[in-house]
Amino acid sequence: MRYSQYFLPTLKETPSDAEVASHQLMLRAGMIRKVAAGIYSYLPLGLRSLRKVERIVREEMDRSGAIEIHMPMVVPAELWQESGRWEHYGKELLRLNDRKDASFCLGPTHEEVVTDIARRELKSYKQLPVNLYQVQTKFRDEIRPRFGLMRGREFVMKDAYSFDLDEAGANLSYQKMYDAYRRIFTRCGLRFRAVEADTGSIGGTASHEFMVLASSGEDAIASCGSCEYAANVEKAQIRTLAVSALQPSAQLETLSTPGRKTVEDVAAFLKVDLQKLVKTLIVQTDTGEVVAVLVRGDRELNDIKLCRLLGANEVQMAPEELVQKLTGAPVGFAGPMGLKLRLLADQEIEAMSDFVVGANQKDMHHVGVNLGRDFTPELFADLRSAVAGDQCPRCEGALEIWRGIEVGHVFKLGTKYSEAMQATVLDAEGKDRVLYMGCYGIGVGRTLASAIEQNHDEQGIVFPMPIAPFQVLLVCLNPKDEKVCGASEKLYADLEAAGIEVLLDDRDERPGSKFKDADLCGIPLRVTVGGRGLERGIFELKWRATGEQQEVAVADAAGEIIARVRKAMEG
RNA sequence: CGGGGUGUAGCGCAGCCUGGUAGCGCGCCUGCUUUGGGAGCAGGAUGUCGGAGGUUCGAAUCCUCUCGCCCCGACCA
Repeated sequence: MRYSQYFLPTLKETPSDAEVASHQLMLRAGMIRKVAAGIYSYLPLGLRSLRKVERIVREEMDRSGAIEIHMPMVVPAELWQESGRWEHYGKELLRLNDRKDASFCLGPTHEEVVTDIARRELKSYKQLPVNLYQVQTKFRDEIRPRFGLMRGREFVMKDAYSFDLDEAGANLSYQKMYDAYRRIFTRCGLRFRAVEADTGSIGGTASHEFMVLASSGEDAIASCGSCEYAANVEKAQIRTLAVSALQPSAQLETLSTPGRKTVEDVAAFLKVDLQKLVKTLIVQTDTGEVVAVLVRGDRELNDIKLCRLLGANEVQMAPEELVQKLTGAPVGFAGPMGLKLRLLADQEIEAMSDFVVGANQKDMHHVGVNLGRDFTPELFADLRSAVAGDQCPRCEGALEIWRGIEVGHVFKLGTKYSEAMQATVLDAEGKDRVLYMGCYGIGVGRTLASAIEQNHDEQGIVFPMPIAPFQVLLVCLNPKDEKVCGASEKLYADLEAAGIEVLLDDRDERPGSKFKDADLCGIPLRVTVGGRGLERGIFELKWRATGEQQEVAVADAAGEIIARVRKAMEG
């Protein structure tokens, strides 16, 4: 491809509405342009990279035995009503009506459609297992799209769905996907971890998220420094510490704490450590239940763990008026004593003594509080979020906390959808059996953005060879000079003939501009053809990633470059 | 949805407080010079100041409403 004939609009300055590196660089390098909030066009350079990622995904999916199909983006409401998700999915599901006023939605995921295919076409256990996948544009009307391709409303996703006769088969299908995902992200040149995850609204029994490690990641993951355990902090278990017999040593007292509403204020006012405080959180579930949850002053309640315990879909802090009504005090002074609510405590509380709680009275706190003597929770459970240094649930190691970007997610779905939609096959005994399903997603655009997030410097993108839009950037420094131009053209033709993806910068620009654009776009190998080098019979090679430079004789150049690119493609 | 911010040339921004016919840098076009890390000189084009209404002799500027976008939170394969 000739740069002068190409469409590659680069920006010298960073657009002000781009926050993270990948978003800024994809805009500057002319890979994407915004059309609306969370909706982007891919320009040629971005599209080339996207296709590279897609190709890797397809190759590995095919290798794992999955079969590509293509489902519609517009899905009739009936299918979603059958699974029950038409009611439950919420506003993220963009709904629309056709001219006959029939209801449809833009598919944010395709369990319903694929299950409909499966129940129509799969009749016998002999047809199993089957894994169907597609690469498709999804739409989710996100509350807050952000970070460019990282969290768009419209985005390219690979989604796969496996069907098995029983759980053992489903586990096998799951493992195949897990392995394929590892290969995919490895081939994309990403540093990532596969972590245990919450199944969220998709439902199901087990799942792993594939997280690209990046400081700008929206998720926090906990991983053990000593063993292989890794989990989303939403899910990460915290080992119950052995409870030593505690002797209450303090008298219960009630002190005035005027205006001290936050744990920090109370701790500072009473001159005690945050760890000596117990927060009493009044929490409301989506089913309307209201409970009080106790966590240590310096800890954070983990909503997901609480939901699991309560069997709720959602919990939120009770509104101020409700807290006032139930505790008899404004927000900030709630305490466990005398409270007529279910009282749940984080397991850590069990090991505390002589602590501080709210007194359910304006501007008052109890100190010297102890379990048993002063109150007794209904139960103790793991209810807080993991923090760095917590003990690993599997070994004696300590947990570390990382930021990560979720690029892939695999779920064991079980029979949630197949049962709701009656997707069954006949087994060897001729009996109807509900299919066991799994679903497996990869954010293709997000994977590309993550790769840039992980591979860039002050000058621009540093593409890993396998997903680079071009493999070689051939910079012709003096396109008006016959010799330089001729040498560039010859090399360009030789490389193209060998199947190397070359971008020839034949623009009549100053060298400085060309080099800046070269660094910005991040094509892995730059070959410079200039008058100076040519006089000495050499071209100059420079690797974007390492900055390593090398001169090659004009006669050897093509062969040398071809060999090096092929080697780099293998990773 | 709550809180904050912002909208002025293709991009980045100033002007707004204190109303008086819209500016800077980059980019773009023309010419000459220049040519190994975003060139120099000279000339040139480009704006319904996000939109609607109001106050005023006069509004980018003040007031009201509205829309877009960004950030924080809540939420989320």
